[in-house]
Amino acid sequence: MPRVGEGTIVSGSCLADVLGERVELTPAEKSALERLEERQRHIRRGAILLRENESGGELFVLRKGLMMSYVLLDDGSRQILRFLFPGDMLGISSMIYRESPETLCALSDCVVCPFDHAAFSELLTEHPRLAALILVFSQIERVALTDRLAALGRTSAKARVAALLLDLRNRLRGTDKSIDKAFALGLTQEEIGDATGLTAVHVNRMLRQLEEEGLIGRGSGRVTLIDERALARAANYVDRYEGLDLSWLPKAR
Amino acid sequence: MPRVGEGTIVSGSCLADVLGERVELTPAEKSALERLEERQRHIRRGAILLRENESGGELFVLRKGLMMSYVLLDDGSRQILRFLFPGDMLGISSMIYRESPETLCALSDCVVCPFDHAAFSELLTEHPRLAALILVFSQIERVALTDRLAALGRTSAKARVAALLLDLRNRLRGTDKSIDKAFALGLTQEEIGDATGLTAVHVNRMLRQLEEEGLIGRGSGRVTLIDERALARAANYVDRYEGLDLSWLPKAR
DNA sequence: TCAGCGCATTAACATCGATCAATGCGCCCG
DNA sequence: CGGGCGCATTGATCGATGTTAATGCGCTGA
Repeated sequence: MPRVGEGTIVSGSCLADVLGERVELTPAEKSALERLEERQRHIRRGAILLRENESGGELFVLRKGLMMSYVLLDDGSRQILRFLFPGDMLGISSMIYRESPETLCALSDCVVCPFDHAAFSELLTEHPRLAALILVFSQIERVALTDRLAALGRTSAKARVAALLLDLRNRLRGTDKSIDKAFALGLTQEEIGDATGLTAVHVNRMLRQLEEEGLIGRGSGRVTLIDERALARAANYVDRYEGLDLSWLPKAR
Repeated sequence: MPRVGEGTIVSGSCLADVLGERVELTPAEKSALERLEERQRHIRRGAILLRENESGGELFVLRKGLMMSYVLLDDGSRQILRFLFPGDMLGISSMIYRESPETLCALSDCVVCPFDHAAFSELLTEHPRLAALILVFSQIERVALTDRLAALGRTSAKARVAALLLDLRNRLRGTDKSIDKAFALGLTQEEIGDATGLTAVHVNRMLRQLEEEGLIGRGSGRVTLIDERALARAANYVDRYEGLDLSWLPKAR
């Protein structure tokens, strides 16, 4: 994929890259996806792309960087719903409601490609196989959410932190194949807590404990997964981007 | 809709009823949906329609009764992911994985209509607007899951139980408009606990507390929402089947 | 260079919800 | 009619995680 420069219009499509990993795309499908990423917008770390309860006129493809979606509760506490990586589509849920059910916020400097509801609607109509693929990714996300639901409902603090580390590494590896056991996590302990339903203080305790038990290593903002097997066992972790069966998808036309 | 009798093939479609509440369906769309519900199967309370980690060859529309989906963790604990009501489509997530990520189990005697992957795939291809609607319902479900995620991560036991009661009532009312403030909940306290991430014992305490505070009434297996406003406030509850904006959907052909 | 600030770390203490255990109640079935 | 079983209820205690608060460390910007 071409490098992304400030303000430059580039060809290629992150979305096509992601979808194309699962199924062979036709040239027509590729170019339809590329049209969604014609425009791009650079946003700063901390910037809010869409706020909960406001109406979002646009959808986005995340092209570069790390984002999150979260909700705020009445008492001011925050629940991070999902971390977003390059190639993810943002804001589908806000499109179906008059008011967005969640906030989209950049965790690092990011590049996003905005497109409007009509373009999305047209894509679904003109390219049924892409519509089916988008439904598939919506379901993958749904299952990943149910995994986290089960984690919050039924597993210990340590297991939830371990699961977050494994998931983060796997998803980062999706866009950067050079990542193996070590990576910069790019999250504060408070953010980890808001994702796992814990306090920052307790996240710190759990990280130290995982380190003392020799499951992970830490240093200079990076985490190393030392005993991945034990970590996955402690976490009940399943990678939901594996084990797919898309053989039922409509054939390319 | 025609009454459903034992073993009878009936016309009409629960799915069409549910989708048709949101958008005017064309005759062609209606008949395509009806074809999904040509066959039907009666299952008993407690029966398992699909087991986690087994492969599911079929999808279903729930026509009658109450079901749930859940996962079991290594330590034997259970997390109920979702309750399923008439008109819900079951097993989409199992279709995209070689092994189902969740178990489908009947909470009451039920009637389901099975159809195969190919029929679903064909529906998506032939009826882009239905594909878009199915994506919409997949997103509604996703948002409902994020609400529960936030509840498990950030709210008290009492709030989670209150939210479950409100949600159950609202969804039951979807198929039975006669339900207002009182309803038979059809769940054991253990099941409520497995849905809310609590123990049955603590669910009991929370129900008693809600009753003592005058928010709910209980008796002979039924629950009455006495102070609905206060309940919704205590629960941070939002009905995700309201506030939709589907104006961007493709027009009927 | 130094001040300020955000974040990490650690300790002491508080609390919510889990666990363990006992009792009761209603229903089904022999 | 009586026994057993599943579920609800309640109390006593325990433990995991939250809360509060103090300290440190490494940026960044004046």
